[in-house]
Amino acid sequence: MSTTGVVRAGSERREEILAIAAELFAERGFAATTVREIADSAGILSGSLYHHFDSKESMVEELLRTFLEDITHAYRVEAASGDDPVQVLRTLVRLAFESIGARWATVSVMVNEYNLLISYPRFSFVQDLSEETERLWVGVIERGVRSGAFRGNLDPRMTYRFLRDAIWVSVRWYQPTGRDRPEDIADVYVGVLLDGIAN
Amino acid sequence: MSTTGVVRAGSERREEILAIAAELFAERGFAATTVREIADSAGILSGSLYHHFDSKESMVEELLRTFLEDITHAYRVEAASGDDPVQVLRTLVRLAFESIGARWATVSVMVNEYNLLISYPRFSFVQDLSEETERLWVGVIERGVRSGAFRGNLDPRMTYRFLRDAIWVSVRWYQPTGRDRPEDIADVYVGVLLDGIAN
DNA sequence: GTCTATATTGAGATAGAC
DNA sequence: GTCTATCTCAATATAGAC
Repeated sequence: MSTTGVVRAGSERREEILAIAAELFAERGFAATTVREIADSAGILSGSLYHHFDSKESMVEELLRTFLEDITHAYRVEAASGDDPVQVLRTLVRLAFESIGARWATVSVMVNEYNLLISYPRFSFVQDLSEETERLWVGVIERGVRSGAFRGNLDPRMTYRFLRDAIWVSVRWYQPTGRDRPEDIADVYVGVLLDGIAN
Repeated sequence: MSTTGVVRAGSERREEILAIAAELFAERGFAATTVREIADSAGILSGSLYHHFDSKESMVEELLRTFLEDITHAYRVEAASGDDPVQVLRTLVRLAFESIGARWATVSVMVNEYNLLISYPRFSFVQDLSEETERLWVGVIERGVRSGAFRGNLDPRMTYRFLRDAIWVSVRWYQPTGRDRPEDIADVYVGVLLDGIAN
């Protein structure tokens, strides 16, 4: 797509700077990252950043909005696929881990800054899309309980949170450049979740 | 203990302020919390904080050091108990959830600020004690694999991380004042981990 | 699209009176 | 143990030249 001549809202330079900002936000935290550090890493002066972005906040907003809209869309499509719940759950987990592989820094920011960001009206979309995701995943687990694929005494909401938390917080130790492919990790997680670790 | 006349390093007022700071660090993040906000919540002026503490950093250091030393000690004792691995693992998970129940704010700070803090030499103890914890827990899982209690094809380190992440990140939604007791949540988590959710 | 130069604000921290 | 008063620095952001 980037090779077409189509006029786009985000220039390549803008995307480049956004990626740099995401890395810094992920490593040091949003509040602890200064616009000067972002500018330094991009090889420009801090004032020049404001040619591309209104503010530091608007950078993180753009990162999270794009990411959350994309992944929520993917969840929606998969949840509506009508496949059996075990398979759908496996695919949802894979989608999540693939998103970590593709956009590690942005996911880290979302995970690490979630509580801070949702306290600002500007970031209400974060909570809205997270809640839609919860409904989609819990729906799949409930379908699995009804179909008999999952245990009848399962608490779908707590099970979802257990899995969600374990997935997202793995950004803390997951190395996108390492030898573990996202889909392999996803399968380990789903394996543990489905059958447990007991003999 | 607080009713004795024994002279202690930490005055009650100091502990009170520390608890207030922990709540704010947990809710808004360490970097985003100002000393003025801490002072306001404590009903004093910002300058007065420095009668009790050297700096904002020393507040979070004291919170984390006390917490990590306490819980690591508890893990050590349990890991050395010689009970069967399933029981030890269950107790370790309960200890973790009980610590969330008892010191929710401090645990939140540790989870949320982990990556930021370990980048400063001053907080190297955080990483040291975390690594000791990992060795203890992984050791228990390995013992379980050898004894046949856990599956032979298990990756002990990845299993530990899966469980650790799921536990700690639950501070994001766990309400210490809610109706779920820490040990009940711990048992749900261990139940899922041991036997999975599949029928 | 970037630079120079700077405005403006708010942060952490300090000294000494009470 | 807290307050008054203030220092100092670093942060975000702006305006206009190039």
